[in-house]
Amino acid sequence: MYTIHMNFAAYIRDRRETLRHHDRRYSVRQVAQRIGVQPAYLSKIERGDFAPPSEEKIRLLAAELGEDSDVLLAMAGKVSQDLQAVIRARPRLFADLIRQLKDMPDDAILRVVREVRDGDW
Amino acid sequence: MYTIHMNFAAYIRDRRETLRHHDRRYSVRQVAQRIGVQPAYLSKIERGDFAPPSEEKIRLLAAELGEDSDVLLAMAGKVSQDLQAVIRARPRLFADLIRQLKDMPDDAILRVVREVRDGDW
DNA sequence: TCATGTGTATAGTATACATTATACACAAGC
DNA sequence: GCTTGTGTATAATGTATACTATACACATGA
Repeated sequence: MYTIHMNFAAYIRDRRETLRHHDRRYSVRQVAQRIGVQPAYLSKIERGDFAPPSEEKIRLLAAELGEDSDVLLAMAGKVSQDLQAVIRARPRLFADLIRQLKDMPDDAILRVVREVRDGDW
Repeated sequence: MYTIHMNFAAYIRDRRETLRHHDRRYSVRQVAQRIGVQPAYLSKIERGDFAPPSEEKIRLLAAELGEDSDVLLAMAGKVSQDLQAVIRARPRLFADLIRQLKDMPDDAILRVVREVRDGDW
């Protein structure tokens, strides 16, 4: 049992079961088929017997379950490749920025996001 | 030959050779020993025959060669685990921020960094 | 009761990652 | 001429990642 990823495992199981309550199409089998894996594999993942799947499968799973893929990836101990590419393109700049913001409260970061979005940057 | 990483390969070879010009302690053998790998391994890496090493070794190499480890990691196609941890801790916030800044010019990002550092955030 | 759907156990695999160990040919310095 | 240092060729390995394929026992519904 990959205890490290129990959060991810438990979370997606819970999400899927909740959806299944209203819609039979959210069985392990059907979800597995839609995201393109074997049912046994998804089952093991949901039980925490296997580590979370690849970024691609996590993305499909997120879409399927109506979840935020960045959050699901984070739970799986991963960071989206597209974000990593942005950082790699300008490592010094982004490394500084991220380390700078590391210990800032959420609302401070949110303010930066908003100002960058709306402002005359 | 791992062509994808020729930049990394060529770059560290060049840096090491430059240092070696003034200091015999920068031979493949001695650098390899100081960062804790086999000389043949470092040689292959510098020639682009092998992919870049682990984050840990890249860090040691950066320190050894007086380079920025984030830059070297970027050249190796990696993003520092400590930065990834910051993102994973608050994925929505940081994902938004980074995607927001993706296409901004360097000086705009630098301004954010400075304002966060100096300002009354 | 018989087909269908459910989750899951077991076993195996292909590929990549991160390296080591040994040995060799060449060159320089003493 | 001999030791020492240089880079490098060759071969192999352990571990992790990301899955597949098969088969089974239980439950449900017609």
